[in-house]
Parts: sequence; structure tokens; C-alpha cells
Amino acid sequence: MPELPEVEIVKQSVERSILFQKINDVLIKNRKLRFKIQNNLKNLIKNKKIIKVSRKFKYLIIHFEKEEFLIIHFGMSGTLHLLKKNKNDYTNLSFYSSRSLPKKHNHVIIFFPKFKLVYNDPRRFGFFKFFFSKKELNFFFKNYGPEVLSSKFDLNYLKRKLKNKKKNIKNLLLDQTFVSGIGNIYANEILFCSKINPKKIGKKLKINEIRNIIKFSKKVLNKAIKRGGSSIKNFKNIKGNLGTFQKEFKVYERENKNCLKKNCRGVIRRIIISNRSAFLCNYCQK
DNA sequence: CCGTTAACCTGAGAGC
DNA sequence: TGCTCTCAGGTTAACG
Repeated sequence: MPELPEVEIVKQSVERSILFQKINDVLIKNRKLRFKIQNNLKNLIKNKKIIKVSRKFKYLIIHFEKEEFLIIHFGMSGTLHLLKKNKNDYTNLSFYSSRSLPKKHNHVIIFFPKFKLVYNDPRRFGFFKFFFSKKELNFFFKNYGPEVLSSKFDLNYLKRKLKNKKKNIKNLLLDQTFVSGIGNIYANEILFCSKINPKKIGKKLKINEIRNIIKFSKKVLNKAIKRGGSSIKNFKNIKGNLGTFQKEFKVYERENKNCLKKNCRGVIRRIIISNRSAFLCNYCQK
């Protein structure tokens, strides 16, 4: 499901409900996510109060007292559902797909006094991990590159990092140790806006192209956040609203459609780069 | 060290 | 209805 903008929307959506709430109970129905959920997770978070909710890269971070943390990664298909306790039953007031909670793949349920939070993930590429200290948390993130929206991801950084890179620029943008937060949708959109062919080798990029990547990475992602993220498969925020950035895709999932750049007669093509779809206009992106 | 590929999973949709 | 094939917003172990 989520790249940085979608996780940011999840964070904003969920924060409103769970901030300063105490976890009453935890039910883990399936530990076999990308990594096995640690055996004692239930006891580690039960009866603890959430003092902060944040996002780092594509991760949701739940902060507890005494510098303890739970991180959630959503993989390709992970979603959170907030279900309000209503008399004898629960009703869905949350985001994603159907009005009601999916029947299958609800792997983790976190109970609060007045509602429950359900983690659903059909493909099980997501995961949960608990950290006992800030130090441990930082260690987990030590190999990640600067966040795409942070000031650390700037012209100097990108220039220096690209110097001897033989990988193509699209794979570099998807490489979280190079820059973190970008996924396949936004990599394609950023490269279109920057007028760069996704196959172009990193070290061959011109200074102007590097400048464009910096500029449009931030522009595209910020706009996606403003639009509530992209709703490819019915991604919704916690109020049940769809994100709308997919309506503004210029290349992603637009194979065989006309290039949207003014006066361009090109057609959007889909090619495969490292087993993943790349969308581009051959005329605009050299 | 670097870059590429296959693998981890399930479900939706297309084509026959 | 059902089979087979392709594809999906992510990451990483294993290989050359």
C-alpha cells in the first residue's frame, strides 16, 4: 500500500484517536508477517499509554513512556482499521476499502477502552517491532538514507552520492539507503516531472537534472500528502475518505495514454526495470 | 565493495 | 465456472 505520503496520512488519521490512550489488550492472530512478531509483544505494550505518534520514512512509530517504541511497516498491502465499540458490536469508521472490516488477514488487534485498532495485511510483507530504547530504535534506522522531504536531501547530498553510481536513477530512488520514503508510484512521477529517463545511469545525470530531482521529489510528495495520498486499491484515511492524488498521476498506470505535457505528442509506455513497472514518456524523458 | 535477480505472500483481473 | 497467467504501493538474501 504505502509510500511516504500514505503512511503520513495513516499517521495523521490514527494519531487523533490513539494519542494519550492506554492499550487494554492485544490479540495476535498471526505472527508470521515479513518478520515474526516477537512472542512477548502483547505483554510489552499491554497497559501502556501512547504519548506520541510519528512517522519516519515509511514507518509508523508509536511512542510509549520511558522511551519505548513500537514501529509498524505496512509492506505492500498492510492497513489499519479503527473500529468504534458500539453497544455489542463494533462499527467501522476507518479507512481502506469496504465499509466493514475485511474478513480475512486481520493479524493484530489492539484494544483501547472505546475502540480497537486492527492491522490487516493480505500479503504479509509488513511487520511490527518493539524497541526498548531510543538507542535501539536509532540503530534500526542507521542504514537509511536521508528522508526525501528533509533538508538533508539536497543538491549537495545528491550530487555527491551520484558521482560514481552505475545503477539507473529509478532503482536509486527506490533504494531506501540512498534516499528514504520514495516508492514505485512517486519514483515514476518524480522522474517524469524531472524529464529524466528512468534507465539513465546515476553518474550521468546533469546538474540541472539533479536539481530537478530534488525539487520535484519534494513537490510531488508534498502535493500527494495534501491530497490525502494515492488511492490505488481504495486506500482511505481514518475518516473513510479516499486520497485523490491518483487523479493527478502523469505517468503511473497510464500506459498507452497521451503524455500530459503541453504540446507533447508522446504516449506513455510501460517498461520493466528490475522486475518493477516503470512508466515514462519517451519524448519528454531523455 | 557494487549491481541484479529471485523470493517472500495473497488476491484481483484478463483471457481462454 | 474455472484454469492459468500477470500484476500489485516493499524489501532483502543470495549471487556474480
